[in-house]
Amino acid sequence: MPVSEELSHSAPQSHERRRVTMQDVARRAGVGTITVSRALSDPQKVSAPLRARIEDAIRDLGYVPNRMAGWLSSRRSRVVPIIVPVIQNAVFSDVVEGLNDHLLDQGYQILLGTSNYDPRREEALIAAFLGWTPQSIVVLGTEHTEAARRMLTDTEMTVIELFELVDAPIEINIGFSHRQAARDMALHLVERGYRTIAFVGAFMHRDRRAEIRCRGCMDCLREHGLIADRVLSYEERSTLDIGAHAICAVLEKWPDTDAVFFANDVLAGGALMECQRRGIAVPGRVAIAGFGGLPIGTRTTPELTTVVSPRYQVGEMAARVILETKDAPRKKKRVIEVPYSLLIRQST
Amino acid sequence: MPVSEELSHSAPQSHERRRVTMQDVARRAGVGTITVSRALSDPQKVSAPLRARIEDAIRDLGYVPNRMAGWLSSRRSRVVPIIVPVIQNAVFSDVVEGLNDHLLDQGYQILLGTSNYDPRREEALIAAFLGWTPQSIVVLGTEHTEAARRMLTDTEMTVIELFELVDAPIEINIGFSHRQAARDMALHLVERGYRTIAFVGAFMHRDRRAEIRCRGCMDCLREHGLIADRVLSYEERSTLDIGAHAICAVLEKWPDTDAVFFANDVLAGGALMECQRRGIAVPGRVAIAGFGGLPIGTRTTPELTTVVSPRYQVGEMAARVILETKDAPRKKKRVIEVPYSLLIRQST
DNA sequence: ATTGGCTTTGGTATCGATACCAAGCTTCTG
DNA sequence: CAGAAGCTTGGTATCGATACCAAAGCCAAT
Repeated sequence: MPVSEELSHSAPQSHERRRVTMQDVARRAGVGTITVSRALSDPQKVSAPLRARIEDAIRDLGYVPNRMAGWLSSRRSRVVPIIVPVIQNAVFSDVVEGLNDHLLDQGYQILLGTSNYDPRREEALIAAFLGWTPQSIVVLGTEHTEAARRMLTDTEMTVIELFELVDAPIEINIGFSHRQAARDMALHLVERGYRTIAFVGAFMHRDRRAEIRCRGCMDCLREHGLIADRVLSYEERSTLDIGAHAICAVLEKWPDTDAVFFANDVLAGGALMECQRRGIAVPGRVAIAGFGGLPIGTRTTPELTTVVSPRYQVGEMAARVILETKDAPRKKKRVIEVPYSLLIRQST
Repeated sequence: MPVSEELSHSAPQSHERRRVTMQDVARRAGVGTITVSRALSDPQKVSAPLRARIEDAIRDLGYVPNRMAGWLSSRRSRVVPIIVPVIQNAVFSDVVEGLNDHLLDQGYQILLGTSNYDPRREEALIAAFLGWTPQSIVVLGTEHTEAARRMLTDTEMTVIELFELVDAPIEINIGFSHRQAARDMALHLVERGYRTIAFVGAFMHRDRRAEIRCRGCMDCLREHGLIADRVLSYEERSTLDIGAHAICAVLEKWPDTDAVFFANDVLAGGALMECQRRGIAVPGRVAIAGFGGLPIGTRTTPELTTVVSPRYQVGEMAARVILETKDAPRKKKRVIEVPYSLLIRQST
C-alpha cells in the first residue's frame, strides 16, 4: 500500500492541525513552490493553465499565505505604521481614514499607534515599528525627541511627517501652514472691522499646532497695531464644555472683546451653543471663529466661520506618496503643501 | 594579518547597510544568540552580568529586533487585528481607543481594518488578517458572510465579536443588548407620558445595530398599545444635517407626534440644534431622545436624554480577554455583557 | 539546421528570530 | 562524597515564504 505521502508529515493530525503552506498548494497543483509564489504576487508571470490549477488548489486547501514568512524573506512588509496623538479626535481619524482608504486596496495594512501627545511615547512607538521593516512610516506632527529624530533619519524607510509644515523635514512633509491659516482668519476678522480680538486655546502646552495657530493670530493682530495679548489658555484637552466656559470667561475678563478666535471647532462649537443658550448675540455682541471645518459648524446657530483643514486629503496624499516611493528607496526631501480654505459663515 | 571577521560578510559596506541582527549583538556581548533572545523576551532567565552586557551591546549597536523573524519562528504574532465599520465614527474610535490603551503597554500592536459596513469587505479583511497568525482577532459587529463565519470558526485564533450581543457567538462576545437598551429608552418615554412616539434612523439597511434599536423601540410601543409604525428612515449615514431635517419631516408628516427617539446622538443632536434655531420647544412641543452618550448631548439646549453605551469599556474588556486567553488556546464560548445606562436629561 | 533571445519553470540558499535538546556548572541531600 | 536536581548557557533545526540563478521550451532570424 502506498503510504509515502502520509508518512512525510511525522504524526498526521497529531494534536494540532498543521498549517497549510505554499508547499502543500504546490504539491496539489503539481508545480514548484516558487511558481505558486509568483502566481500570487505577480500573476502575469505564470501561464494561464498553471495559474488556474494553482488557484483551484488554493481554494481547495483554504490556503492563506503567511505574511511573516513572506515579509521576512523579502525583507520588507506591506505595512504602514501611522502615529497620531489620539484616534478619538475627528481630525486625526479623518487623516487615518484618508490613508486607509487608499492603501487597503493596494494590499497594505495600517498599523495604528497613538502617542497621546507624548513625544517619549512617540519615540517608543517608532522604535517598535522599526522592527516591522516597513517600507514607510507616517507620523502626525513634526516635533520629535532627539532619539526619535535620529531613528527616523538613519532608517531606510520613507518617513512622512504629516499635517503641519516644518522647516527641516526629515524626508517627506505633507500639510499646510497652521500659522498662515490662523493669520488669514485673524485678517478676516480685522477686515470685518473687529478690533479687540481674543484667542482661546486648550492643551497648547502639548498640542503644538494649536500653539502655532495662536502665534499666527497674534502675528496678524500685531501687524495691524491691535491688542495682541488676549489669550485664554486651558490645560485640559478641548471639549465643548471648555469652549462654553471660555466664551463666558473671555467676556467677563475683557468685556470689550468683539471677536474670539478659537483654536479649534470643538471649542468654538461649544462657545456658540453656550451663546445661544444665554442669548448672547453672535456676531452682534461678539464674533466667533473656529479652526478645522468639522461638521458641527454647519448646524450651530449662527453657522460657524472656520478654517477648513485638508485632513482627509493629507492622508490621501500620504498614501499616494507611499505608493509612488515603494520602488525608489532613495531619500529625497520633499514638501507637499495641501491647500486649506477659509469658510466664512454667519458667526463673524 | 587577521581578516577572518571582515571577510565573513562578503562585501563590507557594499551598497546597503546590513541590518544589525541578534547575531551581531551576541558576538559583541560574547554570548550565544539564544541568550540575547532570552534577555529580551524573558529577562529573568538570564543572569544579571550577562544581561547587562547584552543591554550595552544592544544600545551600542542600535539593535532593533526583527518582528517578522521572531513571529515566524514562534508561529504567533503580538498583533491584534480589529475590524470596525469606519474609524471616523466617534463610537468606533472610542472602542479602538479602549482596546489600544490596554494593549500597547503589553507589547501588542493594533492592526486596523475598516469594513465600511460591507460584509464582503469584512470577509476580505479577515482573510488578509489570518495571514498574520495573530493570537486573536476582534470584529465589531456580529453579522458576517458565510465564508467569513467559516474562517472565524475554523481558525485557532481567539475570535471576539464586539459591541452587540449575539445568539450564537463564534467564541467570545462582548457588548450589550441594543434591543433592550432601546426598549428601556422607549419605556422611559412612555412613562413620562408621551403617547405618539416616532423613531428616526439612518443607514439602517447597513447598520444593523441601528435597525435593532428601532425594533426595540417598536417592541415597547406595541407592548403598551401605542402606535408603532412611525419610523422615518434615511438611506445616508447619520449626520447632524439629517437629524435637523428629520425632526422637521416628522413634525410635518405626523403633526401629533409628541416624542422622537433617534437611533443615535448625532441625529438627535442635529435635531435639537434645529429645534433651538426654529424655536420649537423641547420637550414642550416634542421630546427628543438619543442613543450613544456622545459629548454633544451635554451642550445642547436642552441637554439630551440618551443611552450611554459602554464604548470604551467594551474595547477595554476585549483587551483584558485577549491578555487572559493568550496562553489558553482552547476555544470556549463566552458572552460578556457590559452594562449601559440611561441618562435622563432635559430633552424629555 | 543552428544560434540567440525570450518566456516559463524549478532548485537551493536565505531572511532573522525562537524551540528544543543537551551540556556545563553549582548547590543540596542522603 | 556521590549523585540528583536546578540553574544558566549554547548548538542546531526550523518557521514559510522570496531571491537568485539555472535550465528547459519556444520562436524568429540567419
